[in-house]
Amino acid sequence: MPRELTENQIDTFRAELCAVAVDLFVERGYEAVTIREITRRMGCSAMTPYRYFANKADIFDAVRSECFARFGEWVHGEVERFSDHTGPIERLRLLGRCYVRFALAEPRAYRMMFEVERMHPPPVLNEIDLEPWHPLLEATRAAVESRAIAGDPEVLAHLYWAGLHGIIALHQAGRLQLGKSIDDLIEPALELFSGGRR
Amino acid sequence: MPRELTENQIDTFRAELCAVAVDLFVERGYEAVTIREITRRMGCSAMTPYRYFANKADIFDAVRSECFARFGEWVHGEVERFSDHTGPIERLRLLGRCYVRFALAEPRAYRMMFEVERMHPPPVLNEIDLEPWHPLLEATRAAVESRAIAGDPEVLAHLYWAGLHGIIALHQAGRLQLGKSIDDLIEPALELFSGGRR
DNA sequence: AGAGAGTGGTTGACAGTGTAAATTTACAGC
DNA sequence: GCTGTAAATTTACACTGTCAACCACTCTCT
Repeated sequence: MPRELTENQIDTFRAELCAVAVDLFVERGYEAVTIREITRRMGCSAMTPYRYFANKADIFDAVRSECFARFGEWVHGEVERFSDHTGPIERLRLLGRCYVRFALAEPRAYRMMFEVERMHPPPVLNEIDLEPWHPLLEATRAAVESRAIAGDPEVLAHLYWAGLHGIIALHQAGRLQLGKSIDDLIEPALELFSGGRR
Repeated sequence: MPRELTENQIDTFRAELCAVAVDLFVERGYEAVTIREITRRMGCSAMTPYRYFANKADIFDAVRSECFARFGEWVHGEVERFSDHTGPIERLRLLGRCYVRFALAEPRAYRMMFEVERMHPPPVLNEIDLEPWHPLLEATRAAVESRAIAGDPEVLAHLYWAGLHGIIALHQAGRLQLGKSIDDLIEPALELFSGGRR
């Protein structure tokens, strides 16, 4: 019997490759990254990754998961600093600013999370990917329960998130008009999207 | 002196190429389209386009402009059907539905308008590209003037547009959660983003 | 009319891509 | 040691965008 890869070795290689690839993808984008460049940096042959990934898109998928993890950590770190006495609306706003800050700090990582062109259909997100979504949903539920805002919490959370995402996306695409900057829009957005009241 | 291309011939060729390329890009995405495929369909050699465009990205740019034009026509066509007696808030909602319908009818054309990965920096939009933006700005100004909503019209128009764009983008990326569909979100969005009142 | 020049378009490279297939290497059990 | 098999590498292929050399043609000037 020959040497066989243990589950652990497989995970280790995948993680190593991701660590190399995430920087490349995040700073250069999908097309500009080549398998050969990744493997050169890892010191293995160009075909080795194909033992651990189906193809380039599959590698990209793994890297996107890594980006979700980064985002999750970022949000988690900030949420921990929220005081327990913070009101639900204020909590929503803090969360919103936190989302936007991540998008501005790591624009390509942010974009990768919503990249869609590459795969049909878009891959389903796992539990870890969804982690940053939960604090927002919780805060929205709390705000509705405390009657600070009214409506279906699940819908309201989507609208809040989508609104911020839209601003970020337009900003990143250079599509904000009339000389408006993202900073001009965020605070009004937080107010409007969180129901227009404090 | 040899025969020289007239301005008209240049425009004609560019338009012909765009007509072929727009369908390809819109249905397959940037990477999946090759110059050779475009030129095969046009019946010319692979290098001919390089007399009229700097490179592939430049072709993509022209095609994006074409997408803006389609969007502009779409919006224009719908706006014309609005009654003059339509109130400003109702007008905003009609416009919003109209934007969303375009995004659903031509998802890739819509995405191309906001594609950013390819160029540094993102190309500046010309007057025609901006056409669909004006009705929204006008409607928002009217709504503010009539005191239906309050705030800076330019900011409010951005927020309205960004909010819808965010929902569309999340929908296209398969990122809506909890089984929510875009249809579940649009009407609540129109209400929230247009100030929460009728 | 003929030569020369300068244009648009084509052909034929070339370097680089993802990855399939063939080949070599490395290890477990005899 | 040897052998069978999995892992890794090497080789090869079809395909990409696009540069450079080339061809064909039209116009100007003698």
